[in-house]
Amino acid sequence: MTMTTEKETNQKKIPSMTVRRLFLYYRALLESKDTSVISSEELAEITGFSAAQIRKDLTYFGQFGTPGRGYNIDQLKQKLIQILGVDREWNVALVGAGNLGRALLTYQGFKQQGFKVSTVFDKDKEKVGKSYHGVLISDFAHAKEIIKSHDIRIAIIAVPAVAAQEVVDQLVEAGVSAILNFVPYRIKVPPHIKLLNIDMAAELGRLSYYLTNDVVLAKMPELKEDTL
Amino acid sequence: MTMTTEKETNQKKIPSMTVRRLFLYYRALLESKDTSVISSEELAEITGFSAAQIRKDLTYFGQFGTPGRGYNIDQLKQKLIQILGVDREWNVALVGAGNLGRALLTYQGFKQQGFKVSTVFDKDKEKVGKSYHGVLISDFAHAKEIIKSHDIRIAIIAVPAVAAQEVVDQLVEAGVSAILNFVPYRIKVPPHIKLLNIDMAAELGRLSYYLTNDVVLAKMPELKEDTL
DNA sequence: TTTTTATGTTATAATTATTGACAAGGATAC
DNA sequence: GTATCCTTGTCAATAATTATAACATAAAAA
Repeated sequence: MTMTTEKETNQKKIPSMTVRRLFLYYRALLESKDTSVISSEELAEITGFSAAQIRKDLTYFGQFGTPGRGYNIDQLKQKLIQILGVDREWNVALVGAGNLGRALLTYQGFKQQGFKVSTVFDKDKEKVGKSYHGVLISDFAHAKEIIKSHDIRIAIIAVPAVAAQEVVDQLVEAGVSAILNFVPYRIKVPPHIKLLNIDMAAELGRLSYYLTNDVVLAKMPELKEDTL
Repeated sequence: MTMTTEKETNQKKIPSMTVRRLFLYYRALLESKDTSVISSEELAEITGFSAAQIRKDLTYFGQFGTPGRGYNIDQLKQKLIQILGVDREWNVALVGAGNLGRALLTYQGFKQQGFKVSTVFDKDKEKVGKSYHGVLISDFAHAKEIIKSHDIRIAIIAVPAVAAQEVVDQLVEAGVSAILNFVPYRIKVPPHIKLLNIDMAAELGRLSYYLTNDVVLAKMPELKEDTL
């Protein structure tokens, strides 16, 4: 029980909440271009997190600031980009060209943050072959080749629930290793696949709960999981 | 320091993760119509959570099962519906009729779960007055009257980031008390407003992080916050 | 009446996250 | 060049949350 298995060395066990906040720090820095230096206190002001927390989050990855001064914005931004792995453009595959899928395809927020939906798949022969917003819709039957040739590691899925598991299985087989799932279905994936679920209807369900059982929150929770 | 303030009596402090899972139990029950009774073990099988956890979650709200037998499906479903407050149809307002907004408007997942997007707002004079999928797009300037007359308590927002805060402020003033925010911007709301953020780009950012710093997860985490 | 089965509940363990405090490091001003 | 001020990096303590396991109890079936 010395090495091997479990957690592959390094990686000091970063809290998942830290990872989440990191991206928000990064986005906040994209805005503030007024000054060249920013203190944890100022960044706290902008993002709504505590200064202590920001400093703690950052030091998981190194020492980026200068005492008595703060953080050099450009430098910190660069570091965050590097940490988050957004120092490149990711090619993302979208599976499902329905209403939601097409909206995701044109969603500017992805592009702005360095994610390019470079391929769209669908099974519908009606859609296959056509282009939507400059992106060709390919037959999902050919997903494997295309994914490999485009070096795609991230996929977004927006297909009917019944098709979800099958689609994901094939994506995994094709070499995709991260999936952003919009389908309201709990997909099973092997442990090495990174899966994130966005369950929009379930979120409304939560709101319905909190509205119904009028939960009075003591204070505005500073983005614990996601507010609330 | 006897009563008043803090947490308004009752409400035994339900873990937020429990609320999340509750909705997933509910959705799972919608499917399984084969039998009339289901055990926590069986429900665990379907949903992927542990049987102990399911029982624990449920008993926050009462005793719904019969020992030696399990849970009566119809009865449990009914209870969950009641707890979640989805025993009615919620009228939801959508603000922002852009690409994303329009996709959300037609998203079947909402309707299926009892949420009806009954009103759409936009500021764009081009869009106002037109209908989209049978729903009239109204001028956001008239939001207050319309929201009040339609008894709308939940709003979904999908507007440009710069407009988000202003829009939310007005929604709150109009009487909306729950907001599902798709805008990648940390909106500030008074403590009594329930706000849930869906930050799609940030989710991709997280995936990018996990992909870059290859984090090997010891085991498939059973939907802690949302997988990963 | 006995056996079986699955719930409800309590206690425990573990994890995870937040907060506060402070020493040390630079920068700036004098 | 020295003193003062400011802000970081980090440690330790605390707090909150969540999950797990075990078991007594209660209903059903045999």
